Amino acid sequence: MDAAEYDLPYFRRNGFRRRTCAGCGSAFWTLGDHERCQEAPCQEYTFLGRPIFGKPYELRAMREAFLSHFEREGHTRLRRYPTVARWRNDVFFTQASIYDFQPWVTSGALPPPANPLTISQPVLRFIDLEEVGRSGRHFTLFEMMAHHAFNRPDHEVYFKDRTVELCHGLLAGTLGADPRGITYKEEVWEGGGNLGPSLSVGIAGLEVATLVFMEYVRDGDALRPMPLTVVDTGYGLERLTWASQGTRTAYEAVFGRELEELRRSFPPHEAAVLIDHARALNFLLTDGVVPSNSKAGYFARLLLRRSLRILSKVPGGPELPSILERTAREIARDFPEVGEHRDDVRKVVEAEIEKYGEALERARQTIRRTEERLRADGRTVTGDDLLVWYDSLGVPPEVAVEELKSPPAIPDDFYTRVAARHEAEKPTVDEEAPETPLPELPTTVPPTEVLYYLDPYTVSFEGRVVATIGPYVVLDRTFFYPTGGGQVADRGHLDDLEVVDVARRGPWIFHKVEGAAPFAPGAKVRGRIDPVRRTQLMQHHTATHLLNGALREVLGPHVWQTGAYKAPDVARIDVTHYRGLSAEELRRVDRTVNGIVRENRPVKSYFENRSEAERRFGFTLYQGGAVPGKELRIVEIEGFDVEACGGTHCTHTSEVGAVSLLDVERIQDGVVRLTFASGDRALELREEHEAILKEAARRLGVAVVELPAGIDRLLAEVAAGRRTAKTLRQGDLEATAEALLGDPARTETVGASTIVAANVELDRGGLMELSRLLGRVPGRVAILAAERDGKGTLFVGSTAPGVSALEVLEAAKGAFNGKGGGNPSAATAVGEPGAPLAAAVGAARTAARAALAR
RNA sequence: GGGCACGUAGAUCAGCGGAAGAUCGCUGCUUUCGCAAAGCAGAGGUCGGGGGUUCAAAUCCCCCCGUGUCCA
Repeated sequence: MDAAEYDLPYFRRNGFRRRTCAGCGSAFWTLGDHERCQEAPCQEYTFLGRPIFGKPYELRAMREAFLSHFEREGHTRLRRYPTVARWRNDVFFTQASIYDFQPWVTSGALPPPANPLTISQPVLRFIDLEEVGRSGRHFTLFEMMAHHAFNRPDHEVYFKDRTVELCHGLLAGTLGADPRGITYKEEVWEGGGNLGPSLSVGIAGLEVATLVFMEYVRDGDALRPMPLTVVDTGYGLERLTWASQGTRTAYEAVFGRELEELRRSFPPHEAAVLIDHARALNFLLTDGVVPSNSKAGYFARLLLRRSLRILSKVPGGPELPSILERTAREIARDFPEVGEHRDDVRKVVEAEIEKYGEALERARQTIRRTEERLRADGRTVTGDDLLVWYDSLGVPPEVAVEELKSPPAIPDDFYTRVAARHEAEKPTVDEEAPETPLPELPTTVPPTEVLYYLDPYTVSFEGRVVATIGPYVVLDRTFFYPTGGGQVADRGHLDDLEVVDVARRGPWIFHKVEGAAPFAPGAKVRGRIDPVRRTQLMQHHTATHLLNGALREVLGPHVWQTGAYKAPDVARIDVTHYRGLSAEELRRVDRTVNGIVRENRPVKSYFENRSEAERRFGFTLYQGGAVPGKELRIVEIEGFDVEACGGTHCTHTSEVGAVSLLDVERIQDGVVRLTFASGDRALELREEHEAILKEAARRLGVAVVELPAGIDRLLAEVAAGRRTAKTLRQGDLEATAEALLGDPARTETVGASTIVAANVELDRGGLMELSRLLGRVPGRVAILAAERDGKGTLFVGSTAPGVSALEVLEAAKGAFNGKGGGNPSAATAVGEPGAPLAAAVGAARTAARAALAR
């Protein structure tokens, strides 16, 4: 980056000088006379015991000092965004304050909610998890304090110069740091195809802020200026607080009394981990993350289990729910929503503790058994076993070692090796390509006016053709709903042509007809929408919102929709929840939903400015995931549920008719799926189900109410029948055995033993069973032959001392080119088709005789 | 989203190519005033589902389904 980028009038005006750091070699600006930039590792911490600001601040006071400083400087204070980035689908968590404004604001598509603005944004960083508690300065969740400005060519708010002035004013003015002790180090920031200069702000060895100026788009090697430039700053609230107090570690400054309390039971670094995780968890769980084994939920589980592991070292010590509750109370002073979710968070946590206990207990058993088995083989547990156990059972090596009688050493590079096990993983393969992508249209084609938003009941309209490409027709206006938001597309007609699909691309809605569309641009066409299908889709969509609201009411605010599907015949909703639904919970959901249906509440659909809607309803709006645009379409079921949604909806809840829950299943850890139907389809299904029940009852010859009992009886009969068949067969076989033993032509006695040889019509299982019966008395050799599909089977069983069935078989195999094997008491072989089975039997008899004679 | 482990009797699991097992629980009998317990006898399994390999599959291979776990 060109040095001129950093040569700011503010620096010049105020006597800053540009120096080169003797440590890292970077250029930096300062009023002082440092040889080095004031950041680690070039400069050691000098604030420990010697606070650098005018007075010590607690976390809350520092936050307030920061925000009010920027308010005085003309910024608008914003409330925090959720730590789970619901408005984006490229990341799980909010990792910086600028995430709040990506991508819509930073791309220029949406005006910022305020400009300039200041915010305290709790952000999550899982990369440094191992450092938390050890380094003295890392946190899983920290508050990124920020002031942002968004500049358009026609509206410049402020950029580099003013940013540095504001920053310096905060540190040296409001907070009272020695102005000479601050250094601004020149750096380059790059991300997401954009880049720009940045300044890293150091005091007393601590990097307290980064000032980023998003200015250019990378275009190969060239840089193009961005139409919208962005001031992206980030100040570490915890670091500022720490620097103001000068305590030994940041944890003492940030957590104060609560940390002290935990230190009575735990070593300092573990106490710090506990309280750090408790803070992160309170935000995560309040923002609706349900612990699970995948996606965002995994991180919540990770933090929970790490905490539980530490807590388990001190039996009878503090417990996780109470630690969480205490920290929640503290956080709630500034973020009241965290206090409001306390009960729900407790439930989620308790369910998770229970699951962890069960998983651990299972794992312990497996470990103990595995060791015993290995020991029986004269082997011992190795470090590799520890690795596999951690990976597949979730047992940390320290826990596994406790369980072992002769534990191996835990490999030093344990977690590196865990990572190595995952390196071979295949990269994600994308789903099969979507069916024929929609064609591109020139930008001269006017956007489709979307009419179904305004009136979902109109099913007949006139439009003008603006473009046709192959089977696709684009109109100037349409009431046809395109596939989207989990709702399938409308069907119907354009004039006499059937519309088989409707899809959206960019600002256009494409109607697909059979064959090439015969319309000329400019032609007027009449659109008619299949009204039955549309009505059913509306009912299913509104019912989905009703269910979502009801599930949240019954199960708690951690419930979020993770997916939904609305077709004419059936609809589904997937929501996050920490266990399956009980029959009772299901009943309550059913009653709640159908109650709201009967109350006939109004369902209002309208557009609202995004920022305003977020302010009024919060981020629970984004149940369907991220939605684009500066205006949100809001669907509000009065006093019950509000979501951002582009679907077609009923205008009153009673139009939904009735909601029938058809099925509930846990589709993965932390997600339950409800399948349901509403409106006429619900009635239709009910009739279908009734008919099925009646038919089943008729076939069973019982009344419908007696079906369950009838089925039980039937099952019992089947079981009895199976038992009878078994006994009968057993009886037959026993009779056969008796007959064979009494038949001198088929038996011969050698010493105390008897050889029985016979051809029987039995399958493999029968041969085995018969041989077993013949061998009930010791001293018998059974040689049985059966013929099936032209292939002969020879079975040899032996209970005679010194006679191996396997050896007898081996001796006979050659006679009919048989393949097979077995063990000394039983052996079978199957011969080639047409091979002489009788010869094989003869050979077996000879072999048996010889063996007995020995 | 990907990797790994696991699905066998009501429960917990063993068996990991050759004739389905153990322990607890259950039923009956013996003993006991009763309980606890002991002894004896017995019932209970399409070895998660479907394909394949093999003379032979709970066991090996593939695909599903389910459970758990690690990682992003």
